[in-house]
Amino acid sequence: MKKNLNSKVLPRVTVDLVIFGLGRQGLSLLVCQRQDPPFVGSWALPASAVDIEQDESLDHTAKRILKQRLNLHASYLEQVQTLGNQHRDTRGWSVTIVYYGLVSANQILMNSLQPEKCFSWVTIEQVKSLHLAFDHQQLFESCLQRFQSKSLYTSLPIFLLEEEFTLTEVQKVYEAVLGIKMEKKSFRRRLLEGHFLEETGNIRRASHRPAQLYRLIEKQPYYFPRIIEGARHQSLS
Amino acid sequence: MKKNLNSKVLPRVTVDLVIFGLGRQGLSLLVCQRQDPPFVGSWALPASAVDIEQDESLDHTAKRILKQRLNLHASYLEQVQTLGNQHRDTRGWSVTIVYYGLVSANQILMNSLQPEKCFSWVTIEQVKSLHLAFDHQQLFESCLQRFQSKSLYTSLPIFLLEEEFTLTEVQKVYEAVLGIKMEKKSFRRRLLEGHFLEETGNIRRASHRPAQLYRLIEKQPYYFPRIIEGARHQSLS
DNA sequence: AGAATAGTGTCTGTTAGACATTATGCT
DNA sequence: AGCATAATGTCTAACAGACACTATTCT
Repeated sequence: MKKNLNSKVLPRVTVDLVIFGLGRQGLSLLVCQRQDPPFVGSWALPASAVDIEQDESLDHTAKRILKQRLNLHASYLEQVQTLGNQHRDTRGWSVTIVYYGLVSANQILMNSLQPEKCFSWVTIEQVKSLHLAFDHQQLFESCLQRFQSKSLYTSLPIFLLEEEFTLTEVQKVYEAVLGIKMEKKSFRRRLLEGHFLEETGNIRRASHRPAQLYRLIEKQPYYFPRIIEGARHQSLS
Repeated sequence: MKKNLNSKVLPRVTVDLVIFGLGRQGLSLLVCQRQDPPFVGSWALPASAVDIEQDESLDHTAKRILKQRLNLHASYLEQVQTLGNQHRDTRGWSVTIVYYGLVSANQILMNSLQPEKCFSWVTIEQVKSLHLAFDHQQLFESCLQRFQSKSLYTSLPIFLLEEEFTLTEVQKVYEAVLGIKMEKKSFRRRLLEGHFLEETGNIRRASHRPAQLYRLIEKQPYYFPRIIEGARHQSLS
């Protein structure tokens, strides 16, 4: 019953990344233009085969793609699902481990200034019209859904902001991620009663009353004891 | 840059299963005794390599293991995580996709009557002392944690019961899964206000007041709008 | 009648949402 | 002064927990 270990019986294994960032137009996805067949020239998620000589683990593969190919650092990275079947890649049975990652606002500007690179940020509304290669549209939607539902009870959207931020900016990024409007007082109460933010002492000035700046105390997301209930009453898209 | 497709550059890919059932001693795990090296004779999770000739998808691999090797049907099956690195299997780089599954109470009795089979049910307290092979202890703990935290806001534990059940049995299975005591009235109110149960019209008789029997309306788990808050005040193990 | 469990009535505390109000800096 | 946004005060509705109480069947 022992199987012969050749490539005919082993699936191809890749890691695909769904990277979210906060652009001027709202929540955005990082997409790459494919260099090799199949689907040359199409937009696709950043991905790479697992390199068992170089990578220590799957998490390491995900970070390698971000670092080497995109020169980005994710403030948060989470494995979402693994898809494997014989149809998703025309070259045969393939398995992909899908992660989503969040990058902070300052990194987006830096990268979008290099148009010669073959990647681009598109808003999540624009993604559908891109016709991503393979089953990447579906992978994107799974990750978006996971990110949105986790945003109902965690501090995750804050990982899209810069290190210092005002409470109003936090509310805006939640609204961008969830696609719903939120009530100011209860939102701020919720944030502050979690005790995962601290005042930096600095102040954001504009042509009106200045706002206190905050930062995250921990690098891990905070889990609220309840979900945002408004999400039950407003539409999520 | 094209890679040569031989087994040297492709990791081994397996599916591992964490199967929960409700035995007389409480929440239990299904373990198998290994037939082949490495770890011959040790207890381990039921697992199999992905067979790209036979399996259509990873989900199919999981169901095949349950059906062919264990003759079980899972009332619920969920992919939890994928672990891949060069250390977890002495034979080299390996990737495992881990699922947890729930089997209903009636199936447990049937199977535990066949001691010649090389598998067994052990309570989740006993698992630690078994010293499961590979990193299976860790995979088990991830799945238990996922199952427990999801039980705080879903109807999942009910999938461990038979088709018809009383509300008291539902409370007992939640208490077994979560390891906490719950308050009767608020628990029942929560269950009934979800409108995912229906009375079967039948009655469970015993030497006291008989109880109404219920069944699940849908085969999918119900998601409660809030978590069980008592979990914040009592210990989860 | 008494045991045992099924099932209900109702009070309380917590917290999210709503919305009005005050505070502060800029032009 | 007037604008714009920051920040707060406070009422209400929803709902989980607590706990006492009633209901029903069996022995």
